[in-house]
Amino acid sequence: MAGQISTVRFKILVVDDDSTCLKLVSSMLKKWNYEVVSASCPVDALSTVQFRDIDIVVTDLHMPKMNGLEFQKEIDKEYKLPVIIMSSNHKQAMLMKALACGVVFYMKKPVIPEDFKNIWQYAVASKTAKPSRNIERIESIQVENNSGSSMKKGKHGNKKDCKRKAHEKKKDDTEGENSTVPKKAKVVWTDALHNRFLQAIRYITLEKAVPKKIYEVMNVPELLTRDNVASHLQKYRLFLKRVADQKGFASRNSMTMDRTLKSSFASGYCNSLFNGHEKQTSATSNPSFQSFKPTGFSSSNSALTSSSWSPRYGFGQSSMLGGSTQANVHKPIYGSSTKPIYQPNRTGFGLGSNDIGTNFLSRGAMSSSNSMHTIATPSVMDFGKSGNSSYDTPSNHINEGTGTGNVSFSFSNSNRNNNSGGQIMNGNNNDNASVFDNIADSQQFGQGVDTQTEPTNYQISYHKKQGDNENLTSELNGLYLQAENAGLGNQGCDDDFVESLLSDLPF
DNA sequence: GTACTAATAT
DNA sequence: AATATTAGTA
Repeated sequence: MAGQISTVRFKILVVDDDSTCLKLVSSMLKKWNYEVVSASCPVDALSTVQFRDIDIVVTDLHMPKMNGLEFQKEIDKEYKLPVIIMSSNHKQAMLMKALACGVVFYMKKPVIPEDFKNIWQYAVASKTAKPSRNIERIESIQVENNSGSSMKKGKHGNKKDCKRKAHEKKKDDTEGENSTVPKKAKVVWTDALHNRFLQAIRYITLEKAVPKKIYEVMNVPELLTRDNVASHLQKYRLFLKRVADQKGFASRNSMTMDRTLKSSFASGYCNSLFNGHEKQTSATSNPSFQSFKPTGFSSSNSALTSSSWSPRYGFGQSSMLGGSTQANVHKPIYGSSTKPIYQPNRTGFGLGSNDIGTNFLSRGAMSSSNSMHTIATPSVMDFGKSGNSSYDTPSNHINEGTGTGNVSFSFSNSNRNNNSGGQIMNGNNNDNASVFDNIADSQQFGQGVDTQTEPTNYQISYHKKQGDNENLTSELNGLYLQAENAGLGNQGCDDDFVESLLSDLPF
């Protein structure tokens, strides 16, 4: 299967009112052997998309008559094609909005060729994904996909329902037209929803994240109930535990954990992660992106900002802390890793467009073999941290858990809960985000993934010892930016901050 | 009675 | 596999 995918030539529709940009992007796409169809405005694009077998739509956000999101809406309504937005608007709110609308990927504008290298995966994902509503019947097509060839074309016609009537209340959705009976549809944890879930947890803090609170913070009552959240949380915890258990021992070359992480990243990610075409290997996990259209969570505490929850007793019952050996905690995954990418302006490191994807849509969520990784921003994935904190050890750095020299960076933020604005990385007592906890892991991780990813990210030379503080600096910067980008918070990332972090490092 | 989590059902 | 529901506790 994989092989075939790689041989398929994907057709991309590019839309941008700026001709220069249009040409530029087109050439970038061609560089990766995509077939390109361009349009200078959404209207033209809409009229042409039906005649061509477009696989993916790449559009600018800010455009005269119809902006990228409106355009996306139309595309989604008629063709259900994955839409990638390019925008110079780097605001978190916009990003969230776009994702909420169902955009599969949000690229920050100065784009570079690499940004498009793997977007073909979105095409694959969209065909694989099982859409929420009535589209289930298209399963047949999915099957077809597997068999390869079908990859192209074919599935456009799902017209979606158009009955958005007045049922503002819940109840209506789901069912497509046919389905019999008004059953209560199961909640589908789309990327957007899952990310929202993760963000809520980050905001709350893993230790204190309980169903009700998460539910409140997510604030998407139209779609979820507390029970839904509880169920998802249970699954998420299991996932975390799995990762922890495995990674726990992860000694130097063990290839064990790498399995987990690797798969998790890989599959989760879809976006630019693998280098090229080729495989997604084991198949099993296939990322499935879906659009999350319920305009829904735009509401109130959208950014997780406000909200005020009650104090809550200390360590609730976060079982994961208790039961399992949390010794190993501190795991990293950190980030993003996945692709670090270029970062236009900032210090040369940090995140670039891809990161966003990394942070937001990676998904694959937790599946058994692969994970729940979305977002993977430090705080979340790294629940190790919670482990520590629960012990109240303000431990920073070094994490004793694993044998090999562990090196975990701790971001100790100053403020506790007074975050103004919903930020996430702030914190609780010892809020720290660990990056690799030990060299072996980091290297291993790097290697493991390496085959398919851009080596750049991981690795980041952890040969410390010498004074490569520079590398660390940039790494930390990137990490931080990532968090920031993920919406959580905006603490600056100035040199002093980084400096202070470095001073805590064990070397 | 509420909310949590683990277990179990679908 | 992913979600939902149930049951035992606090």
